[in-house]
Amino acid sequence: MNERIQPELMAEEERLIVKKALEVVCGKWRLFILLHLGQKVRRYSELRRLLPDVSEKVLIQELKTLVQLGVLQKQSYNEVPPRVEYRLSEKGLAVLPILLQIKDIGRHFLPAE
Amino acid sequence: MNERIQPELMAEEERLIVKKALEVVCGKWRLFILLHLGQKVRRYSELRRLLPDVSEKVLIQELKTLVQLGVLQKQSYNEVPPRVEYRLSEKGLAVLPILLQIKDIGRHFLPAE
DNA sequence: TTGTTTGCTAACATTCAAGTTAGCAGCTGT
DNA sequence: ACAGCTGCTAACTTGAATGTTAGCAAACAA
Repeated sequence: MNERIQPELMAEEERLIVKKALEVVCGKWRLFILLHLGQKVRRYSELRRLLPDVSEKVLIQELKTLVQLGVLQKQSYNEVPPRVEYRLSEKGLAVLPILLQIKDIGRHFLPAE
Repeated sequence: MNERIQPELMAEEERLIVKKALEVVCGKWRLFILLHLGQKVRRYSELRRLLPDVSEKVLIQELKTLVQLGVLQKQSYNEVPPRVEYRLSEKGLAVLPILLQIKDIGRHFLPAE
């Protein structure tokens, strides 16, 4: 059993895993956000300043998605003006080393290092 | 010197590195293609069968881009019907372990493993 | 009173990735 | 003679991702 007759289709589960990984990492800004949050807790406004090219709408939207995915945690304080902090969740921290390695991929393919 | 006054903007070079890494990995199909080519050389038609949901146009386009990026190598034989093989380049092989680790990210965030 | 900061949302616009369909060239098998 | 396989390209359409602009509420500082 398990002899491969045709080129092996990737198992459905595998596909889901890869898809989910892409959700976490891909998009124009997601990885940047995650790397900026590596270890450090950051306020929303801080992230805004760190990523001046992301539109506000998109930044909030991405943060929300990442919270839903379980990569980030959000903490709001009832203050005025409002204060909202984002940090990597436990799972987020768990994959941080891999996120950092992804940068190594970039290093390999940048022209003339 | 180098005391951080403001939240540190990511250095320009860093940004380029991350961007380049995203080029290699992101997109709906790129990572799938690369994983299917891990070690093994494959013909175009084989990839087609392995990735039935990618449109032909996009598959060819992605392969071309990956060749340009230097992740893949392409080899055409003057036969009829034509035969074209794709494989990971040396650099591609170098980053394969990281690509495989990306799947682990997915595993962490898939519901109810 | 006016302006500032903070973290948001809603409506709309644009841009870009991906999908669809059709076609081609050259040989093979029927 | 005809359809089929192979690796492509071109023209066009759809849909998702991203961007733009405006507004809000509550407190504070000038």
